[in-house]
Amino acid sequence: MWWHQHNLCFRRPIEEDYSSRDVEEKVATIAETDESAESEGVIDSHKRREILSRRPSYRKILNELSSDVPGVPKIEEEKSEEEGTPPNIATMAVPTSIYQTSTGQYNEETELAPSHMAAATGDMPTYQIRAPTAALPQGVVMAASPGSLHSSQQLAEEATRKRELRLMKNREAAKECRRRKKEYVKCLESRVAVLEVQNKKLIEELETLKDICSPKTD
DNA sequence: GAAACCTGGCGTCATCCTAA
DNA sequence: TTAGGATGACGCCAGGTTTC
Repeated sequence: MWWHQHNLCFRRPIEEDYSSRDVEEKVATIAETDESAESEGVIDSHKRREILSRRPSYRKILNELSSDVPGVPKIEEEKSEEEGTPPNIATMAVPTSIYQTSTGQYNEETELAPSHMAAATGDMPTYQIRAPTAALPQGVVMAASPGSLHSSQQLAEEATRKRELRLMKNREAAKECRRRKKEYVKCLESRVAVLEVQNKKLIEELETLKDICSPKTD
């Protein structure tokens, strides 16, 4: 991982905590003080989004930190140089035609169709990715070919297919993003521990030097 | 034991950012 | 300029913990 490779997180102090719950508490506090919001009793989700300004990504922050330190490479795209990449990262390593997620089972890539089976948690749809040509509805294939007639239904199917594909990719991306973020937080925590030890040692050293430089006269 | 609260994970949406 | 990946934010759920 990039932060492990470069030991990036041991360079500069932590500047920000990325707890979304903290943000939610702050927003809630703001909302409580907002008279109009009080009168409504509920904050509109759009209003919440306006209140919440998007924070810079943790990856960007690390880049900025590293740019101040000569010899520290910037964070690039995550390379899978490291061995032992978790096999459950579906977007990176799908060894066979089937892989499992928490909400559904995915078959081999390329074609997606919502099955809307009731997932374990409730009404989350599950998706099956079908093989390229085998089970593909003919209408979808025709819609993809140039010059063919596009009925409104075919267009709708195509739009739906694209949406499902995008959702599936985003789902996997979100998982990967969370995994990276957890590692990032762990990294910061270990950095705190190291700096605390260093600080303690320096304080002890300072006390020792003070004793040496100013010996007691009585 | 039930209710309240906390925590962690997930899917989705909106937005940012970058490569093409 | 645009498509697509990355990620912050939101809402929901399940499981664990605390309080009564």
